[in-house]
Formats: sequence, structure tokens, C-alpha cells
Amino acid sequence: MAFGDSPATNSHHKASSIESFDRLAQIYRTAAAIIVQKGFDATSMNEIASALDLTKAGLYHYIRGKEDLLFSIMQFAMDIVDEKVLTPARKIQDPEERLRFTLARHAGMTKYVKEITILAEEVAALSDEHRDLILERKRHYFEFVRATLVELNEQGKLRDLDPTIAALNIFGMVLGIARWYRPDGKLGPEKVAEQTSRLLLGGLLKSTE
Amino acid sequence: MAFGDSPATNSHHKASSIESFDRLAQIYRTAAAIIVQKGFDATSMNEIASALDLTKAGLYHYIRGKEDLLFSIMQFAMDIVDEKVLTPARKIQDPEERLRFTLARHAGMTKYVKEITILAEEVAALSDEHRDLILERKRHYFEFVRATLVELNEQGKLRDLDPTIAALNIFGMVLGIARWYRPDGKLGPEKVAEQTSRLLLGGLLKSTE
DNA sequence: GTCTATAAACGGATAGAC
DNA sequence: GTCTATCCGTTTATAGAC
Repeated sequence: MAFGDSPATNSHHKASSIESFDRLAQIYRTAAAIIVQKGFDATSMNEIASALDLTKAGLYHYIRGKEDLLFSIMQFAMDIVDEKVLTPARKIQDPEERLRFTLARHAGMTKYVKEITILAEEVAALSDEHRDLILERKRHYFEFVRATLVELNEQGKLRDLDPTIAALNIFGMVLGIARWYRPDGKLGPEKVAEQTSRLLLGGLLKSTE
Repeated sequence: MAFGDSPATNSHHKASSIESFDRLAQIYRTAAAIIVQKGFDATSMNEIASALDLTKAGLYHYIRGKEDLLFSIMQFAMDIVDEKVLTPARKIQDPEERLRFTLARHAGMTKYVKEITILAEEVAALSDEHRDLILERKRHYFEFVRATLVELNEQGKLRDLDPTIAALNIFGMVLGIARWYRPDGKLGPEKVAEQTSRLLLGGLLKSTE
């Protein structure tokens, strides 16, 4: 389930109806849109509430607090990455094919760019406990990519590159997409995904031509 | 001069002495260290003042305000990039050599990582006027890299890549370094710079082996 | 140049009516 | 479930003494 344990975490919603789930999803999406644009600290609960046609007190009916809202958005983003990239990619045996799939999938995740950008950029605003949880999940993802590079190296397909630095650099480029990609711009999402993974694969693999 | 027009902009310092310049530089560096770690909005003037062994009111003797301080740091960072990367790189005729130089230089700028990270990540916190000025300078840098890729393409040395997307992706990776690089970590600055530009050059250029 | 004190505004969060 | 009203802490910024 894409929402992870956030409804269970917020005790308000243990017995909540389907409508509440939709409302929560709407709150996350709206908040994410504002947060990604202004930054978490610069975003006030008032702004989020207004965007939802609510007052601040009305918004607090659905969430525990501002930090908890951020954490929920990040868990949501991490769930999406797990579901759309990590889980299917783990099933691919051949490391080269697995790498191609992972890069193309992640670079092409245009629908949830906002949430994933927040996941990448706002970790500092989390509480210590929540930050530990998120960083642990991110570490899984990183290790998966790094392990794939190590496998490729063992097969002699990787250029003369340090797998750790290469993996860090891959994440840098792929997560950077969200900072310049504009859904209403000239560059279509397919082209961006294709070009980015081509650039990365060309840099990572020996003789792709 | 590495400080650009910031002392001239702050009318306080029109007739300031050499000591004042040093003090300003110290303020920028101290503020940058805190801002890059906590984020601009989460950093209070009190924290910055304390780190300088000053009170908040004492700090305000040197600067106009918080936003102005941020702008000055960014101008400083942009001056450094101009001086250390852009100006020398422009003198290189051969586009491949120019690209190699630019990537290696930028990726290897370990001394001013903090300031350059702020330049990359805190644009949203600027006033409209200041943001326009900074974005204009960044656009120059971007166009320089993009133009070099176009030249390489005309020489048939570039892979089948869109120069605009490639340039954006280059910046993504290179600016991303600052988010994971730790000066006290295992990975030395030379190795990081060398590995990053190797990965990028391998992805950009045809048959480097 | 640096301080104490304080103004003025804003933010997150909650109480309690409906 | 949504509102009005309010509490309380924090923040930027300044006034004015030394």
C-alpha cells in the first residue's frame, strides 16, 4: 500500500473511512506542492490550510503537527520508490539490465517528482527518530544501486570507477532532475528519462556503442 | 576581486578599512557554515552572532539584514566560480579540453563547497530583485557549459545527446557532490573530482577508451 | 563596536463552540 | 469536521546607552 504506516501512526485515523484516506492523500499532495516550491521551513501551516480551503485549526484535525506531515510525505515518496523502482528491479537477474531498468524508471518518475524531491532535500527538518527511519530506507536504496555496480564490475562491464562514488553521483544527477524539470516545459518526461539514463549508462559501462 | 560588489552594496562600509573586510569575510564564512548545515530559514541571526562571539545587535552593525547576508554569500560564491572556473576555462580553445578543465575544476572546488551549495540550494529565500541577479549569473555559467557541448557536437565528439539536458544533468551531478561529500570522510577531494569528471566525460564523449 | 532591552510580527499548536 | 479566538514561544530588527 502506497501510504505505508502513516495512517496507523496517526492514531486519529485508526478507524477512518475511505473518505478520510482520500482527504489525507489530498492534504499530502497539496502540502508537497507548496513545500517543494518554498521549502519546508518557509511554508506555514496557514498556507497549506488555505490551499486546501481550510483554516489552520481545521487542518490540524487531520494531522498531528507540521513535522509529522513532512514525515508522512516522505514515507509516501519512499513507498512509491519501493513499489515502482526497487521491488520490480530486484527481480531482474542480469545487473546490466537491472541498472538500465532502475535508471530509466527512476528518471521517468514524473508523477511524484515533488514528493521525491522533498524526500531528497528536507531530511534536516525531521525529528531525530523520523530522520533515522527515513535515512535507513534511503540507505537500502543506495546499497541496492551500489551492489549492482559492484556486480557489473565483477563482470568486467564497469569502467574504472569507484562503485560508491559512482552510486552517489548517480543519485546526485537523478535527484537533480526534479530541480530543473518543469511539467509544463518544452522537455517531455520520456525524453528526459531517456537522455539521463543514456548519459549515465555511457559513463558507467564500457563500450556501449 | 572575490567579494564582488557586496561591500559597495552595503552602504555601511563605503569607507571601511581592511579590518572590516576581513571581518565581513569572517562573517560570511561563519554564516555559510551554519546555513549550509541547517538551511537558511532554520538558521537564526542569534546562532550566527553567537558563533562569531557577538550578540545579534552587534552582528547587525555589519550587515543590513538576514536576506542581504544570504545574497552577499551567494555573490561571493559566484565570484569564486567566475574566478576559478569560468574565466580560465574561457581561454581554452579546444572544447574537449575546455570541458575536461571545467568539470575537473568545479568538481574539485572543495574549499568553497559550503558557499557554492548555498548558491545552488537557497535561491528561493532571496528577494525578487536579488534572485533575478543571481539567476542571471547562473544562467551565464550554464550557457557556457551548454555552448561547449554544442561545439563538441559539431566536431562529432559528443554522443547522441541533447546538449541542454546534458548540461542540466552535469550541473545536477556536480552540485550534488556538496550534499554527500564530507571533508573529514574517507573519500579525498582529488579522488572525488577525478571520479566524477571521469564518469561524466565517459557519458558525454564518444569512445574515450 | 558592542551591549541590554524591547518592539512588532509571525509561527505552531490548542481550547472550545457549533 | 470546521470554525473563531487565543496562548505562547521565537524571530527579525531597532533604539539607545556605553
